[in-house]
Amino acid sequence: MHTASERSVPTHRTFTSLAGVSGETCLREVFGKQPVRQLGAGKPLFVEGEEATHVFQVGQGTLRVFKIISDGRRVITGFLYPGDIIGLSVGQRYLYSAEAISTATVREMTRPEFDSAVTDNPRLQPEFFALVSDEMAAAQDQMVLLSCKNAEERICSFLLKFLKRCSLPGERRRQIELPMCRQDIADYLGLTIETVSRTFTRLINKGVVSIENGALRHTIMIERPTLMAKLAGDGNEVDSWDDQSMTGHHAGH
Amino acid sequence: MHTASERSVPTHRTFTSLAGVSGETCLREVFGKQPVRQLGAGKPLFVEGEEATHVFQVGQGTLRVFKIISDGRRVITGFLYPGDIIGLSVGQRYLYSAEAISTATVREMTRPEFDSAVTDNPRLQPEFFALVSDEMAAAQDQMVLLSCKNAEERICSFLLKFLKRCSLPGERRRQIELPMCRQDIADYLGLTIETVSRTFTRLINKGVVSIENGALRHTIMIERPTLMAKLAGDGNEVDSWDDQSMTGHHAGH
DNA sequence: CGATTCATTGAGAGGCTTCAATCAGCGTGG
DNA sequence: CCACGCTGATTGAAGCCTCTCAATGAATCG
Repeated sequence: MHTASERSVPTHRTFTSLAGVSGETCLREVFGKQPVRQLGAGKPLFVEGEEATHVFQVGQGTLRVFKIISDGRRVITGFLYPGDIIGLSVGQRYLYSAEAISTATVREMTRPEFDSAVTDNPRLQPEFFALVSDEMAAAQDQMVLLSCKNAEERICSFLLKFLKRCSLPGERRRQIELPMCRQDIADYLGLTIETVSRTFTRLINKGVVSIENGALRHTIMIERPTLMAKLAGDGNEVDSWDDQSMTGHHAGH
Repeated sequence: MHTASERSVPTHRTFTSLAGVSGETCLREVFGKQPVRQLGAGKPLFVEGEEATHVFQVGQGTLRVFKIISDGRRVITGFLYPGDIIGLSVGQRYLYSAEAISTATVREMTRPEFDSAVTDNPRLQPEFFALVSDEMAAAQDQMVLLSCKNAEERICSFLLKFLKRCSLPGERRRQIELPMCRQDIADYLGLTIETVSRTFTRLINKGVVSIENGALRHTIMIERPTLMAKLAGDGNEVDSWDDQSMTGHHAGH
């Protein structure tokens, strides 16, 4: 399981381009010898408001990052995949909770250790900044999504982002294995679970995706990537896939 | 005009608590001797995608930070007030556009200058991190707002945040002078201008706020702060104002 | 005083949510 | 092995909130 996650371990973020340098000049590597913690499915890594003692790097699995608001609802602000670093957000306390979706492993490091690792090694700083900057950019994209996009655009954007994340550069995957359940997707996209489900159905009927019937229907096949990119509504920031070459069995819209 | 902005110049952010130290240990002060640029109302400071050459600090006035999405709509991701620093987001290019709402002044500094100022002076680093962290926290709050809140909650949250921003610690302002127009508020809160207007009207009818009829109706009087905090739906993170002591001329809901 | 700009109000439509029922896998125990 | 129950996903119907389109109102400026 989690083919996607496993593949994405080595390289899937801009800052890894800095990893060419030798030694401990890569932020990821400072976690190399840190103790590993196992997390069962659904188990919390830390909880919003707790004292922020550690910084973590995801080893295997996927985590969800979320806040619980006053009426009990949950807002997922992001997902964490292998290699991702979490707990950076400075300040005394964690700004959000993080928990494993499926079984996961993380390497942990105390905050002071991490801080001095970064400040001591000036070559790590640009990478650190890039990390924070990426997080900020992601947050802004999410604001755009939540401000303007309808359900279909949200789902397509989400799938597309996931697809990019677990594709190696140049590779064109068609199939993705979503580690998270529909409720997670709903809480991430600011929709209800029913709307997520209905939107998937609509996308299937349009021939944009197909969903493998096994398990919990977490295996998604992107049948028409270009069309999906169009439906995501991000303008033309998409390197157009080959779409027409597909065995198109779509039911028209 | 812009009473609110003027008042908020000296202290209105958490990190200013670090400003007690002497010399150039305050991030704001590194801008002290930088050249000042004047910006007419509506004029851009920089545009999304431009090469990010400078970092800025707002002197007077208010700026809006926004993205234009593919269909031409605008998403405002935040507002900048006197003292705020902008352009931090690392990377080659600006992630968003920034322009003056009303006439504004900014001090500018080249990126390399700023970077070395921060890296050279270790005492500035925690403040710099706090700044970024604040920005991140604000982005997450915004995601919660856009994910879950209805129009009334959004407007109340917005007004409350603005109220806090331009209140000195301990002070309890009741009147705020919004520098931005309804369209700005709409684009910030993920609503249409009509919904913003209708929601204001509803809040007036409930006796929560009153709006001075002059000018462009940018002067808002918070009549029942506690009720407004309740309507903002942020749970009980509000230090309850005195509400009942007011001359309550509300029309019932 | 008309023209312009921004804000407000109204009516109708549409998309998403809510509540509820059904479906599909999968594990368990008889 | 199959019935049962459990969990998560899908589907349906109705209602509400917000958007869209359009008109009106209020204030400023030439």
